[in-house]
Amino acid sequence: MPQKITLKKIAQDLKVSISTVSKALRDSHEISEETREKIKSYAKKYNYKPNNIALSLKNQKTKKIGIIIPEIVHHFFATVISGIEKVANEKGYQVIICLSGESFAKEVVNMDMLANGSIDGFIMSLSKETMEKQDFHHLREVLNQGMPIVMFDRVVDGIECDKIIIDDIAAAHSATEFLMRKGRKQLAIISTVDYVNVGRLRTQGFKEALEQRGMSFDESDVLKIEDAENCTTEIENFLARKEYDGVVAVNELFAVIASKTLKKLGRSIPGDVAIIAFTDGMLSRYASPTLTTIGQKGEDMGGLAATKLIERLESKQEEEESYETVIVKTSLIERESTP
Amino acid sequence: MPQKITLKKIAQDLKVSISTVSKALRDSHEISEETREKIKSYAKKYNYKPNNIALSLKNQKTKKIGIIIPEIVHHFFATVISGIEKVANEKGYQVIICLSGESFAKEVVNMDMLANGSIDGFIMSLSKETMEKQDFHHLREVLNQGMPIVMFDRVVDGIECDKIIIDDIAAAHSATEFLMRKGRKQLAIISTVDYVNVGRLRTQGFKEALEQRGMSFDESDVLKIEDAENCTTEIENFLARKEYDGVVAVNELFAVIASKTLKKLGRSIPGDVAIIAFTDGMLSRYASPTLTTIGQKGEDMGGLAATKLIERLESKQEEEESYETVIVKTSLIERESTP
DNA sequence: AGTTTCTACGAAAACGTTTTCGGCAAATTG
DNA sequence: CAATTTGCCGAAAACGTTTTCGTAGAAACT
Repeated sequence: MPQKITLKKIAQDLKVSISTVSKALRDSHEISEETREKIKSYAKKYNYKPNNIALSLKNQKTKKIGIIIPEIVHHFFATVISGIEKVANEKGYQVIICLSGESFAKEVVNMDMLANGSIDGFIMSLSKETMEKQDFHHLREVLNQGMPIVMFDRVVDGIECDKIIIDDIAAAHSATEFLMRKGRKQLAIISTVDYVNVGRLRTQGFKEALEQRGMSFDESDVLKIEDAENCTTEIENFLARKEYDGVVAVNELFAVIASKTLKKLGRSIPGDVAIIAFTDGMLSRYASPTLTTIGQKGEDMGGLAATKLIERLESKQEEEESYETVIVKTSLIERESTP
Repeated sequence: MPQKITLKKIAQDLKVSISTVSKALRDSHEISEETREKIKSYAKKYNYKPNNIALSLKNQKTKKIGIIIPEIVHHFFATVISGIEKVANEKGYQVIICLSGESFAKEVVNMDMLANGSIDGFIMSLSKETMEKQDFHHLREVLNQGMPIVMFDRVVDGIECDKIIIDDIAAAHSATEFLMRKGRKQLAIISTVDYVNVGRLRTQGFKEALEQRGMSFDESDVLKIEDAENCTTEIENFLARKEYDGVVAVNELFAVIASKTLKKLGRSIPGDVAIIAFTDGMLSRYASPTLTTIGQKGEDMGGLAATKLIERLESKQEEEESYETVIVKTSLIERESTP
């Protein structure tokens, strides 16, 4: 009811000019102590706070960061957001989140909406459909307007911006190597279709690790899942076909389904089969048996992305046009699913 | 580099006035077809999009919804956000998210920041600390300024606003009743400290169900957990003290820890002990055994909250001052942890 | 010819700030 | 006493829109 109070109202009530009020509240020496105090106490009494929109318009910056990700109900993305929010908030920024739902069209319209003044810069991870279409005109448009982007996880070459990724090849390599050191010889990998970068790269790391040890790599030991929602029977068929003693899964969902399947097939974990998964989330920690995982450090990635973006926003305007790709180290967390 | 294009630039380039450009782009009949086409094609060529901030300032509405929640790395909250985002986006709104991290202070400053023009209304779930302190001045301030709030899940009486909750008492009641119908007689509940509403209410539902069947309720069968991070030993001690044949847990984390503990104690699930949990998340679906749960319909709650808020925002200003509390029905999803 | 009605456009206000500049009076200086 | 500085404040522009109002010229009427 008391409506939001503005500089103008204070000025009217106190019979001074708007500029005087503004200066008084910002402790300008131009204003006499007497008027200053009068104005400040009046403002305090009515709980005056400057209007953010007006400030944004004036300053041509919003102090807001736009985040565009495929889904939020994924532990990894949730941790990334958490990391972004934490450092953004520390530096006086707020985050505004849009979900693409893995759809190219939604990604584009969301970006368009945000790009028109709502935010100062983007942090994003591309949708599956975007990766598949290889259409990045929306990214280029935004960059052309001088708005910085930081990409993470699902990134793409050929776009000039900062990127935060994990070394998927190396991580998969070390996971595979880990299994081999434990004496496992019949290894499989449950991955995603190739146009999802992380799936392709992790498969490659798996392959390289095998070949480095002089073991043969066979495409039939790779399961490429397209639809994560309905992957159970696919995984069941895959694991029933051959007796593996080690499985790498590119996310914890695939891993826990594999684990259940293997138990159903009468095979013990980690006795008969060892499992190692990417994404150190809730499932890995509380499944039975608990899963050995490659931690993706989502919170770190988010924090780094936010730091990079804000740095670029606050540096005196593109003084340096060199973009950086940060590779975040993964960690191998040993649990019960490996011996 | 080409900098964002504005009405003013178009006007200068085309030697017409700003108003002409604005009208032409909005298809005003006041402008001749010729000029209209010229302006529109020029605008299209340079990809003109009106500046959101300027529009917000002019229209005194931002088309943005502020969300304040304790944490985002909780499946329940993630689903709620997803639900909010979906309907908000459909209606042309965007969501801006702030995390309180269960801290009262952060909740207050975040609310303050958002309330100063950045958003049109709030959707929020209170932090634990706020519930404990019972200090709601920040909510009242915002409401006093005429900005609507919709609260969900962790709500509080005495604040006049719309609320979306589940009927915790009834849900706990039916969960408990479900166990008793399966013949279980020694029941325990793993809950939270009382100032967290959901913990208190669910415990009450548990108690009522017992008493309704003429069974005795003993405080010693209630475990109240304060710190969810380090609850394992607490739960272990609690379950070792007495041989229960049925356990209700107020969230899936407690349930899965209980499940592991019981297995360690040599008791079979659901043979010796049946478990039922609140929150139908990833853990419940993929734990071993999978957990019977009370689904909280986070996405529905979020969708409802957004619908209510937007309704109120777009109704011609507080015509009706009657607030509503919507109770979302829970669902009981049977899985392996109950017979 | 004089009056009215269109047509097509521009000027200006408004949203809420911050900041630059200018000005008036009093106080200080030469 | 005249000249300059100082203290204190207000006017106005700017950010990018939309919208109301005004108006010049042309066309249409009496």
